Amino acid sequence: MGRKRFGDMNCGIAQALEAFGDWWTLLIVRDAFFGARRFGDFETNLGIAKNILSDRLQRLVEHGIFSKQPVAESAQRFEYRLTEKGEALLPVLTTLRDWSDEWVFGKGHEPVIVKDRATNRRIPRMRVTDVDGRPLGRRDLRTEPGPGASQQTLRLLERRRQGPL
Amino acid sequence: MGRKRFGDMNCGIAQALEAFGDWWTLLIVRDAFFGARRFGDFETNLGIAKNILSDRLQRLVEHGIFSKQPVAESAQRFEYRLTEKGEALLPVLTTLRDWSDEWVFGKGHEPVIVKDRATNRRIPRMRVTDVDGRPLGRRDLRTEPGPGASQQTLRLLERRRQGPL
DNA sequence: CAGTATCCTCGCAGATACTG
DNA sequence: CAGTATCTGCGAGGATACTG
Repeated sequence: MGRKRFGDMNCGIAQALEAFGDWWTLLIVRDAFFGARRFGDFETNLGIAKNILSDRLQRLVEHGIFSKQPVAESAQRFEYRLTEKGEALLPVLTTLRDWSDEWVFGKGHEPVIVKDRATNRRIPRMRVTDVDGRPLGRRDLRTEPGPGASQQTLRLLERRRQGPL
Repeated sequence: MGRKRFGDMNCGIAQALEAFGDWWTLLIVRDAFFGARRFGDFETNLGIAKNILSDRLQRLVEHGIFSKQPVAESAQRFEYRLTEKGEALLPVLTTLRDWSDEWVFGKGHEPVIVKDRATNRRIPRMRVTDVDGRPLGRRDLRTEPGPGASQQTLRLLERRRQGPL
């Protein structure tokens, strides 16, 4: 019967999940903070299928997190920009980043165990390394806003010691 | 080909999603903060299928977010408790709650539009109301920690004006 | 380039039966 | 009660072809 919907739960967390609780959406939002605006930006950044991306962008627009505007006057091209509601998601992203910094990458890190699908056995998951196999420290994991990031986003990132994502 | 995994992305947000980015997990964590410990607690609270709950609890234990301990000495019953890593997720939950308070339930609220699957038409989603159909204010949406909530959790909730979820 | 439409596969989830 | 095992199905997600 497919997934259960959380939209009718009396809980802000359930509501938030209903808006952006799927696997891709939050990463799309993250890229938007880094300056992604056009369909192709998200596509190449994330390696997401076109139809899925199309669906997610529509959904984000419907939820008022993105706005869709023609890129130039009377052009057929559009761009997706974070609305105020969307910009308000920055604390969500930074909080997630902070938790991972400390508990996935950071000092509290223990190798994560996952199940191998084929053998159904528990195996330690690969650690995150650079291309040469050297483990990455938390400093290396920050992503800097791209050149397309808006002044507003840059201000937001700068404020309250929130730093890059 | 199934879902794409984010575990190898050099991004804390992707890592966090890989750990608890699915639909149910964060709600399970929320209930843990409210005092849920036993399998049946989560089951009845959430109305989740047994096998899914079992899988999610295992995954949470593997990720070090929950610990599984015998409830009494040498008993066959177990309870799932938030580890320190798990307790560290509280800011994530409160941030999500705050965003929903302001942008889904709060002043910035505009009725959310969703697609009707059958007709493929856009329809406004139900607003959140009480059983009598009266719209709920943000104050009504907070959930209080249950009697099983640990002193540690209560301290955490109290600190930094984080309030109930 | 920016999508839409279609097909297909598999993961997620519900239901249920079964076990200690 | 606390799970595990199995069956089933929807639908999310990937790949690709097609359109303006």
